[in-house]
Amino acid sequence: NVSYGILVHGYCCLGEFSKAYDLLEEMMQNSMHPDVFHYSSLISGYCKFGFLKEALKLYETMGTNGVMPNLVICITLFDGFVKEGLVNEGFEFLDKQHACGIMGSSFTYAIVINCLCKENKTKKAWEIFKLMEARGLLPDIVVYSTLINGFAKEYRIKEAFTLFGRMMKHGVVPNIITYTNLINSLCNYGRTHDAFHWFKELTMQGLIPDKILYTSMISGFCRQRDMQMAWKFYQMMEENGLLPDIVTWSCLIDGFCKSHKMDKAHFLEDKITRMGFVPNVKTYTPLIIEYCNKGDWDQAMKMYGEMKKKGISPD
RNA sequence: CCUGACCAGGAGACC
Repeated sequence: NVSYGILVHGYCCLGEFSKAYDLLEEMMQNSMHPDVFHYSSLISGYCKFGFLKEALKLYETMGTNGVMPNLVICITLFDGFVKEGLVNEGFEFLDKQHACGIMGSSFTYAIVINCLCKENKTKKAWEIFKLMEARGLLPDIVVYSTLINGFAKEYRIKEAFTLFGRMMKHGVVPNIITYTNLINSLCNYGRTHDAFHWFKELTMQGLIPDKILYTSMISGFCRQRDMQMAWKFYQMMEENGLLPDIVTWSCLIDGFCKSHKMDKAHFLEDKITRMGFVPNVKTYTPLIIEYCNKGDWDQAMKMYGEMKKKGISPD
């Protein structure tokens, strides 16, 4: 049962639901029955790929098959509603789920706070945070990190760091995501020097920088037109065995374009296509824009044509 | 005894 669970989960993560169902068929032929894990994998997968309707259908049918929805299922569906923008429907659903203890879960609050932050409503998000504490719940690392990210996106460095301090005071240990969010709040203000300080701090805490953190740093330096440091971080990244992805490359290309180093930008563009990366519209836009700004329409059109030849359509 | 499911982080123009 567990092995099938792992495989079903894998297919659901990939969005290959028919393969997941094939496996369920197979296990039933071997007189095993899907349990709550199989259902939640399917429901979560459907939600991630935007098939909330299918997820809800499964939720209805699992009960008739003798498998009771649990907290994880309820949270998954609530998140599914909210991510589809169906916030009211999500709360209506919540109202019917008190039995599974959903109102006592920090996951529920994290989902609401994340939704508010995405809409740039950190004031409201902060109120939810306080409500959570008032109700005697302890915000966890995800809740703190989510709200810190919300502040970062609204350029509220001070609030981000105050919350970080509060988190530490409550004994919640920051992870790589928390630090990345703090660093982004600094980079968004062009304070790459301070960002570097926190980068060193987190490594001193024993955390290992990952691809996203490196890319955040690189992006910050690129936006400051500090290509020396951006490149230095790219090299550090590779030295530490991390492979840049298309986002990392696009940041660097953008940085070189904005620094008017078109030879370097083209060098990278060439390099990554030869490495088999699939460029996207965000990879090409900085090149086209730089040529437009220079008034070099021929080159701009050439890049545009090259982009379309690769089957990428402009947005 | 061990193993499977749920929430948070990175890129482009203009404004």
